Amino acid sequence: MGETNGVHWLDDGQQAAWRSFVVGNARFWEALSAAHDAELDLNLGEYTLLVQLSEQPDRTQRMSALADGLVLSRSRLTHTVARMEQRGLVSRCPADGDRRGVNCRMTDLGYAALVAAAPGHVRAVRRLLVDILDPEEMQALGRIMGKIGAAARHELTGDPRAC
Amino acid sequence: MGETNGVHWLDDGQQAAWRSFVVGNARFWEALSAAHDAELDLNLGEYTLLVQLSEQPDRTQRMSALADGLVLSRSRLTHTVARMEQRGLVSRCPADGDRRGVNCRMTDLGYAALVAAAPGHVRAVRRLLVDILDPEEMQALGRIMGKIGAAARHELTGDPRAC
DNA sequence: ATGTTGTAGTTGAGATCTCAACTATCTCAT
DNA sequence: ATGAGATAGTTGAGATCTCAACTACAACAT
Repeated sequence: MGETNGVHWLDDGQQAAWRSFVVGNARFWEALSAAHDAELDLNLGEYTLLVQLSEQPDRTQRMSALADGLVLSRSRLTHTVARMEQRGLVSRCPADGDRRGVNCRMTDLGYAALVAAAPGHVRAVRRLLVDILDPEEMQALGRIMGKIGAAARHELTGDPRAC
Repeated sequence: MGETNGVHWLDDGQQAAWRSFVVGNARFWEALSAAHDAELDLNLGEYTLLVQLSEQPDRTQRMSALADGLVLSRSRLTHTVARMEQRGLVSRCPADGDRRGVNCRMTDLGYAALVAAAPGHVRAVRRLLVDILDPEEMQALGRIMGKIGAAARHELTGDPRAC
């Protein structure tokens, strides 16, 4: 099928699905980010970072683990955390056991900000995603994006194994 | 189900699907963007813009239509096009019929760059998405993201109708 | 014809992100 | 113990993006 110059182009159905993915995604994140900016005191990135921290023991996590979990570059995380530290949402201290390491810890102020923002965030996620889809579609989306994410991770880390 | 303080939190299955979506998405775009940076002379944004132009009559489109099609802000598009114009990939000229309007046109150099980049782009999209999924999953993804994108558009434009 | 409101696009300043160094520490084989 | 990589995190400069003006024109009612 559709091969020219040795390149396997996408057929019409694949093209259409790919377009929906690109455009739908862009619109979704734009809308979710806009909802944060309009109603909440934490933008989407800050909120996501605090959620991740809130799930760690002592609300603390190593910078590198945080970067991996949030799919952010080390550098970007450093800058983001520096800004959030200025606002008093998180604090940094040396990790114990590895003197290279740095722990990032959510402050009480950060926790309060997270609690204040959570309802608005969840409402937006429901309005824009969960309530839009049938339960089976939501489940399918999770499964499909899991596969996509795993494939991308393998490519990014040069990791050939399927874990 | 899961309601506290009048907020309808997500249940475990919804949470898991949402996480897969967030992380899978981030990884996918990171990997696709990295593939462009590593192998191609057009980054993902430039490539997408040129694809959009390539599908227009005379490879030309109004700035506003281009911004809508690519889900970019007007400002961001202006800056991006200005950079691409510097590189000779596109050119701008007044639109006829509306003296406020500006047309963006892909140059021959832009077309050549697009043609050169297309095989690598398609290979990456296959490797990271199309070949990862079963055909039914690819189709489902397109349908689901179409619904999500439509909902987001309604919210962004304040448009209550489901077209 | 005039005024009012909406649309198209740009601009520049500040915020954010990327990329390539760079320091410091750890790991581990010799 | 020592030296050669690997890993953790930061830094700063340059690239890119956002946001709020701003100009210019169009549409439309009075």
